[in-house]
Amino acid sequence: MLRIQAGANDPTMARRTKDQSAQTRETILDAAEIEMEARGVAQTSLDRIARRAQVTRGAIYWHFSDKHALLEAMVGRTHLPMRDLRQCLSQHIPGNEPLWLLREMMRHGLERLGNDAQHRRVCHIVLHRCEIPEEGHPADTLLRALFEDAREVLLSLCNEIADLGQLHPSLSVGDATDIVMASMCGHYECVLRHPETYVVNRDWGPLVDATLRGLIDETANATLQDSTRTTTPDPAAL
Amino acid sequence: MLRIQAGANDPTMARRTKDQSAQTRETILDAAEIEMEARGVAQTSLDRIARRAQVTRGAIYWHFSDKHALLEAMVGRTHLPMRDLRQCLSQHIPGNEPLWLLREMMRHGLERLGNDAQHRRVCHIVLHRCEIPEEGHPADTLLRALFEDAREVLLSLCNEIADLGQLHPSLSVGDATDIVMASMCGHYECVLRHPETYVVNRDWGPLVDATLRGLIDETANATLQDSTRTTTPDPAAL
DNA sequence: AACTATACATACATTCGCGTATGTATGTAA
DNA sequence: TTACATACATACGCGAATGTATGTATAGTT
Repeated sequence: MLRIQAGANDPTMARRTKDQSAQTRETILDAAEIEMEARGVAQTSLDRIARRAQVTRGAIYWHFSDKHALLEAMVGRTHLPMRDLRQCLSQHIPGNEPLWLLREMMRHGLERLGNDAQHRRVCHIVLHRCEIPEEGHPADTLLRALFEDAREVLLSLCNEIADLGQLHPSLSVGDATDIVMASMCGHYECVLRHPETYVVNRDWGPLVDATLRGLIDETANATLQDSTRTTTPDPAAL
Repeated sequence: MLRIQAGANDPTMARRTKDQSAQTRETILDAAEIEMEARGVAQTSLDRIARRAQVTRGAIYWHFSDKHALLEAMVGRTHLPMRDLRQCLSQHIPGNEPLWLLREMMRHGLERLGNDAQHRRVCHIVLHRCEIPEEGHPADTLLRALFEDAREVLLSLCNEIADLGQLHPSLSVGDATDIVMASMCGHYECVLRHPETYVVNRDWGPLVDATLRGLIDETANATLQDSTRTTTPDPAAL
């Protein structure tokens, strides 16, 4: 990941070509990710990032207008496609049953945390290493968009489940959505904050199933329990 | 909450008495809470806090050695008594049935978020308005202690539930604990981060019950469902 | 009544990080 | 080969925040 650019700070070194420049940009973003995850966004000076990337602050200011833009580019490298995930998964689910679709979405969302280290780092930074001061802060807008987006998708799924009469009678559609949201947010929290006690690479199936089991009524539970279905393989949707 | 101290910055004003001094200290902590929740810990200068508290930085440095100590005192004002809550609740639960105890603990924990504004602010600051740079940071130590403490209590409860044979066969005790932890963390996250879409003053009963329903087997579910029991009133444990 | 510690306010020195201005050597096009 | 744009490195000025040193008027004490 973090490519070493030997001699990049050597003043006698030649100017870099276009490809090398793009590489420098990525190196800076990599360094920013690592530093910001370790020390927090505000506590990380551009000089620290530059030193880790083996360049000077001049290089950073050449590629990015300021720290704000750098952070924006950093979170822009990983996109968090809740809606895309649903789209992609729904093509692999026979009959497009909403309950199964919800299950697979939750599983894939959690598994990505273990598989994609860059995604995990960015999430950690945006969620816990950032104080989100202003309104238009990239982390703030990203978080709000992500939350709204996820909630909208989950709400529509819960609506479909309710329309099939599978929802537990004690729950409203909003309640069910809130439970799923909280469950996912909570797992993200635990995994990111306490990786030593809360291992990320595990079989999320039983946990997801247990959460869903409380949402639905007995007949739907019987359907969920018959495991003639196999789990959906990881879609190529990065 | 935020008491106005008229004339505190008047140089002709007399020195404050002991009680007034203690009052000033609380005023400073109140101001720090509000400012830090709004702008984040690192982004909040001591001068901002002083101006809101109607004092100068001199007063802050008189009462606290530095910002670190101020934050420590701030989080120290509200204690997060997971273990105490269990102790207190277990005296009100007939027979000390672990499943019911768990249910009440979750409910009271969530309800406190809606009732205790200071607690909610401190949680918000420690969880989302703090970058937690160093290892010995008060927010870091508090968070770790809180997490470990809560997990330990929940783990023992889940163990008792498992000993009674009430746990769902697909789940290990650790899995059940993780689900409860994630559910609670997630609700905290949603409520604190998105108060406009995720209302805090609601009936948490159905949500908690739905979560527990997925954890336990059919016979225990039948027990949980018979609502001859009433919910436990709020213990005086602040 | 005098003295001392208290509870601050004020003033100052220092550091740190940011943004910008400038220098410089090379890639690249004409 | 010249000439300009590129991709940085270096140097400087600036404000903001921190910590400390000092001033000061009173509360409490003897």
